[in-house]
Amino acid sequence: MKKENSRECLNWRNSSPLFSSLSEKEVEFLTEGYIQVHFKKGETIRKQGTILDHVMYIGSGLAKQYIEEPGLNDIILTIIIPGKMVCSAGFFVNGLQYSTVAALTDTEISFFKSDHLKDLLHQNKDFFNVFMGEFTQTVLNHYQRLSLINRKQVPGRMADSLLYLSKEIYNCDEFSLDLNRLDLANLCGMSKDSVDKVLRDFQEEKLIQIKKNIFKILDEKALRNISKFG
Amino acid sequence: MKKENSRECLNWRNSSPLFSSLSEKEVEFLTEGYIQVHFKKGETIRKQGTILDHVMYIGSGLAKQYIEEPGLNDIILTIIIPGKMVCSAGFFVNGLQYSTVAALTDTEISFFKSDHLKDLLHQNKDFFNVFMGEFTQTVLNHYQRLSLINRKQVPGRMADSLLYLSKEIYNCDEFSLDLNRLDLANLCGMSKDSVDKVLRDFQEEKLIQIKKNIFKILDEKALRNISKFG
DNA sequence: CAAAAATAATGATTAATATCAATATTTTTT
DNA sequence: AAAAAATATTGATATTAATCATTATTTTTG
Repeated sequence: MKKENSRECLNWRNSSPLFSSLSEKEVEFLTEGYIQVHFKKGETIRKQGTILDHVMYIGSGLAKQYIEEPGLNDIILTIIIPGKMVCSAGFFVNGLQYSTVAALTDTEISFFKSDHLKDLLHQNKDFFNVFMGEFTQTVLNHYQRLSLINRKQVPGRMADSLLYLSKEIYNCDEFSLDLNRLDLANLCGMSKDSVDKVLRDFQEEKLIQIKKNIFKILDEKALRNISKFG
Repeated sequence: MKKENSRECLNWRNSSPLFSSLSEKEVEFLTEGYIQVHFKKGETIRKQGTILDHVMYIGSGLAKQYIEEPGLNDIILTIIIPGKMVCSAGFFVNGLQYSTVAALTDTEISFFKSDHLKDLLHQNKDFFNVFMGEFTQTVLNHYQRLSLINRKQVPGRMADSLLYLSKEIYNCDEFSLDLNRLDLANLCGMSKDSVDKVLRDFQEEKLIQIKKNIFKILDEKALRNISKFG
């Protein structure tokens, strides 16, 4: 059983094409006032509605980024994996966090000052392009997720989420899921009970296997079919 | 009966704080290769999947911006009104259109070259800030719409859409709706029949009045309540 | 380690919404 | 102006998914 669960990327400078476009001096500037914090599983890293003056970088662990709305369920926009910059859309308007980020496992987070990052965007055109590319891609991914959640039905959405977790988060057909049922419900945009129901169905049809919290994809092709037509 | 339907904003230079941060020379540069096109009601202005090399500005008329997905219903992200720059998220990655824009009424559209705009973003910090602010705000609005569509139920979503149309699009309690039932369904993320059903209910409860295609908001407070709790 | 709390599993019930079908109306075209 | 096409209205039915209730299991905490 392979588990890519503990991928680490504490060395942020080498982690992403983002930083390779920066000069020594610029890196130094970015690192000024940079802090690194350890969060325990379950802790809130950044709360929706608070002031956005830092940009986050995930060194190790997994986190969820979700939108809250009083009286409604949370909706998980994305699972954040090591090596990624997390920069809300609010960054450019010096606004408030539009989403909350919480640790799914113990995580190591670095914080950079938004102002410094913004200055670098103006100074360095290459950096600007790479940064905006990543930023935009994130936005497009969120659109994709949100718009499909609305239009597919439960099995299709669950198939999507399982493939997402397997392919993009854990990089493996078999993984120990760090999300509980409620998280999974909020990732799929359905109720907790529907999660249970559809997971049971998938197991009966031999599409997946679940033992404790170890998920195993048995029939990827069938899942892709359900994703497409269900 | 007041109808703010035909607001015009052909003079793009004075229309938005966006342009006031540009110098004479910069405006000239932006205007190079700028073209203006008239579209008839129903025509596709920009198709999802095509190359994004121009940014649009709506001079007059109304348009819808929506995401397509084979086999699924369209989902309308936003109704575009005169005086707004339309710049997909793909702009920064020099990518493809992630959404389609089509005319709901006859419209006058100006196209600016993305490359020129991008150059100005690098040159002019004020322009950058204003532009990014608008861009970001749009993204956040889309998030808001998409995430609420998923979590509210039919009456709540319809109440949201009616308030959106009244307050943000037509600026009036009474308006001649330029969307047909299918558009409305795609704006609310529900089926066409559900649109009819809930509109009938709203009329019975004296929340709105519909005559031909003239919509009149009778009880805004009740609608806001439904939006909140329904 | 035991008790308590949280989470998960399962089936039954209810509520919400989409689909279908049949008719009426409006708009467009000839 | 008449015919055709598109859009809208309405009610009935079927499907889907949420809620509820109960029991089992797992995890956390003292």
